[in-house]
Amino acid sequence: MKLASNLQEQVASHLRRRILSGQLLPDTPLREQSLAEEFGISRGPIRDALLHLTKEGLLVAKPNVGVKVAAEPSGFKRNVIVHLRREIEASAVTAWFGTRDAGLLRRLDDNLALYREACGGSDLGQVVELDMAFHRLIVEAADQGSLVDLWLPIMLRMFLRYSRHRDLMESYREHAVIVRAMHAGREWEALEALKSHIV
Amino acid sequence: MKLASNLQEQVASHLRRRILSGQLLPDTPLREQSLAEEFGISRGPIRDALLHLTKEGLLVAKPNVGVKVAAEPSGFKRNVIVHLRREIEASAVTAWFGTRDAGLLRRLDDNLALYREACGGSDLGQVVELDMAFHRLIVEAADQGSLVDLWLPIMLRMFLRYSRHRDLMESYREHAVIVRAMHAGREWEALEALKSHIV
DNA sequence: TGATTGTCATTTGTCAACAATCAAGCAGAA
DNA sequence: TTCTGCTTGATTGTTGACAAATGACAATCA
Repeated sequence: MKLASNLQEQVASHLRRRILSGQLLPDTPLREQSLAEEFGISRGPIRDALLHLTKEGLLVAKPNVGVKVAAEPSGFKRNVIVHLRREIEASAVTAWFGTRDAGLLRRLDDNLALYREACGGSDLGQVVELDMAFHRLIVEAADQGSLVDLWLPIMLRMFLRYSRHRDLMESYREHAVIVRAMHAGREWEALEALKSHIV
Repeated sequence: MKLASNLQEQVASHLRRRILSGQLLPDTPLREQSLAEEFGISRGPIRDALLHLTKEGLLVAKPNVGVKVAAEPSGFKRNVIVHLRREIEASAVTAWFGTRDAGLLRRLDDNLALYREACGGSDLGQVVELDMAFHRLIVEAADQGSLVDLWLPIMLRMFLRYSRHRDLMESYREHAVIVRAMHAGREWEALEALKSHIV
């Protein structure tokens, strides 16, 4: 899962996980030099990675000053984000019901099993990753995955406040309900379960 | 409008304009070295700019190979994009009607005047920029502009096929209808005009 | 013939040194 | 005291050289 040939991607995914799991709190500044020393590489790939994360909305940059971890979205913004995510993921599910490709169902089942396990454990980073992977699988299934790049920054901004007020097991059950409805071919039920899961 | 202290932003906005105005067609490859020579700078800032544009959805990158201009979104994707834009911009207009700040109306009036002028001329790049500026003003007005970074990549992907099938004067008139409804304080009318303008 | 391997030019990935910029703290004057 | 302007240390911005990966084409072997 973590194998990327180029350093910038490795650095980016490493930092992404640290931010989403709450290890790096909002407003924490990230300096190129110290990150370069920490990873034992030069500043070049670090710069690329920080630029990546900035465009994904996890960091905010000020020219000639540097980047820091982005603040949680305001209530207003978060409300818009919720609607956007629903729109994207609901479109993907609707598209899937046009084909009912079995491959997606298998992958979702696999994800559910891992997710349930991770909820019991204590590795929040792992939970976040599996939760995100679940929704990513759904989005990827539609239209050759063309929605992923649209969806990802929206999803990430929402997950900036993942750790707080979240019942992990409840989240698992909601995933399970969605998948069950898809197995049974009940489109309306799946869509409703998905929409009420995204809040 | 074009003054940015750092080179990467200058390069990025230059290339952005060339792509949106149709000078650079989809699938056109962009090489770091040739761009560096063209702009008379080194590859560093070029890299940063290309990374920027990639994350904005205007370019697509393949590791160790390079970037090329992104293809127009598929019909399915475009449909989703339309809904996302409507959601964001409608939220912004609704928020504005809560305050009815006069500053926005003045800026929109100014933009309309310039836009009308540009539609008569032949500089498509100018038209695109003013069209985008119009919608950006609306989005910026809500919630301290917090929606802009969410909105921009969505908007840009849509504008990848700007040049084709577009009646410029008709677009101007639709802008004018929206602003008129806002002046008159007719929220429902403004929202309907906005939604039907985004297609 | 057809598939495979080797070579080569092109292009991106990475690095370390240097330049430009900014924010903070201090000195001095009103 | 409070404000202005300077100095300074830290941090980002930029550069050119070198390393690694890729794709195309030619040479080789079954």
